[in-house]
Amino acid sequence: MPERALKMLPLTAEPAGVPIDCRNCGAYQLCMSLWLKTGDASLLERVVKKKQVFKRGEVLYRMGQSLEYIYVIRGGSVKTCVSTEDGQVQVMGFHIAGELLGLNAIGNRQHNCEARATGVTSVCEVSVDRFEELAREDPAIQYEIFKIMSAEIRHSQELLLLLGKHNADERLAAFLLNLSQQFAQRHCSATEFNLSMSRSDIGDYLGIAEETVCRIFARFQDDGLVSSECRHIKLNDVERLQQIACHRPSRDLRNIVGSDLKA
Amino acid sequence: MPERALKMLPLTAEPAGVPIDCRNCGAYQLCMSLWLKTGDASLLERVVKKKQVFKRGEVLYRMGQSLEYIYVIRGGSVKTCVSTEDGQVQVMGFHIAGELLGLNAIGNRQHNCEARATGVTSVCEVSVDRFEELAREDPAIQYEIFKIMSAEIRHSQELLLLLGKHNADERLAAFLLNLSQQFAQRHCSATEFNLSMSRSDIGDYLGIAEETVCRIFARFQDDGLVSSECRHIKLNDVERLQQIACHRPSRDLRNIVGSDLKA
DNA sequence: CGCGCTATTGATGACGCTCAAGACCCGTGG
DNA sequence: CCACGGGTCTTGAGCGTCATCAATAGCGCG
Repeated sequence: MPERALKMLPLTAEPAGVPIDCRNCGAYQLCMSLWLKTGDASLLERVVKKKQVFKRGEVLYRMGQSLEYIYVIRGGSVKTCVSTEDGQVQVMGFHIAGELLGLNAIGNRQHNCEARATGVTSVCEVSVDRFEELAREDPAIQYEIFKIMSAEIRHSQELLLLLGKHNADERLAAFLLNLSQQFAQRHCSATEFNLSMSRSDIGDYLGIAEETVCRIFARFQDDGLVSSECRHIKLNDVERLQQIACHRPSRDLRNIVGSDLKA
Repeated sequence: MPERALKMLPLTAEPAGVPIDCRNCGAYQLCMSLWLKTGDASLLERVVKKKQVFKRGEVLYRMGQSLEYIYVIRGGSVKTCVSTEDGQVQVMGFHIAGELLGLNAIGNRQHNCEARATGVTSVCEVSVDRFEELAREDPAIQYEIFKIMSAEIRHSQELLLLLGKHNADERLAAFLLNLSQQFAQRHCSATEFNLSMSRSDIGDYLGIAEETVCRIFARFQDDGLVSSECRHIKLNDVERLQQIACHRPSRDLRNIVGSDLKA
């Protein structure tokens, strides 16, 4: 037996709530527009109601709750999810520093999902009323909101494709590659990082059981694709992961080689 | 053997491209805002570039194509879907009279999915540039766009929950109930209607195989839940369909009865 | 120090996919 | 007019993937 390392890294291994540089923040354009437009730095202070810190597991907002604040993540990590009355959970996404939360509820003033910190997380809390006021006045801000909502729809579509058409291996590979990209965008290592979410969360995101996540991690590790020590992940063979994520690993690869591609 | 009716209704059985009343159109608020704001009915004419008709199977726009028009469906039906390079398809949604298509691409000016008519379909084609111009000038229009995009995100979330956490029976039951609601909103019969999409489309929407869709339709019919003659559907027992859609039919029902509910 | 949470691994079986075949409907061309 | 092919729908047989149940172990926290 391959004898994988079993030591558990403490859950607090992540760098936690260090505020990011504003220039890397997803709300940068928004904030800068505000500032440039008005030339009034104090406006920022008035818009950003307060900076708040959530501990692991704490709730930023719940489903059905009325929308009062938009949250800008400064550091840490958050998951958003919907759930049914019988306790089933579907994680919609994992969010890290620089992302905005709550915008998707701007249409009906009511949160349609729940947001919960998966690690120590600090956020900027922004009043929705002011936010909208500003959007009405400044087309640039309005457009930023469109862009963010569009991106959210695109993300949902990708996830739907993943859940509807791909098996467990493909889902997990795609998930890891996605994370990798996400970190790269924030100027962190694309091949070595810490997961802020549990195996169970990953399963609830990818629509597979917690145990299946474990098993696939173990198999990927045995195959030399990744090194996973609990929540510390290292991607050893990104290319092969990409193959797994796109095609179906073995059978279809043969088919593709043997077939003449047609539009 | 229960001997289900086998006769196929012609695909052209649907009422096809009769334009809906503007007051039932999803763009009604939008159009009215325009009109009231400017008092200029001719503006509508300038915004709505032209009214166009697509035949079954024709493409309104493709993935990756640059966004030029928003489409308002006047009559007929459209499916939107994303696909992978190896030909797998995930249907994102089915759309009928009164809905707007293309808005989700407003953030990056590039369509992130494909839209294809599933029956004879007539649409209003609206220039995006003018549309945005108007949104910049009129907060009411801006807000309408937010609302529509929010609704789209909510819909994706529901579908994700369905694909991630529910079995094939539950998915199909939920699908039928959803359709029922959709028709009810448009003042059509909630219990008897024609499907505009094929079994294969339904499968591609719900993340199950075409054959599985057939089998479940057959079983639902044998159980007296629905009458399905090819594309003509009649819901005979909405309540039981709802039970199937929410809970898991048998095992969990027993569990729920026997357990004390807790928050 | 013990309880609870997370992660891991094994055994088992069911759900749903795949392949295959046939029926029916439609449009097209001989 | 009829024959034909292509598309849609249906049903059967067989098997693989993955969920479920169960047991164990490590770590965090009170």
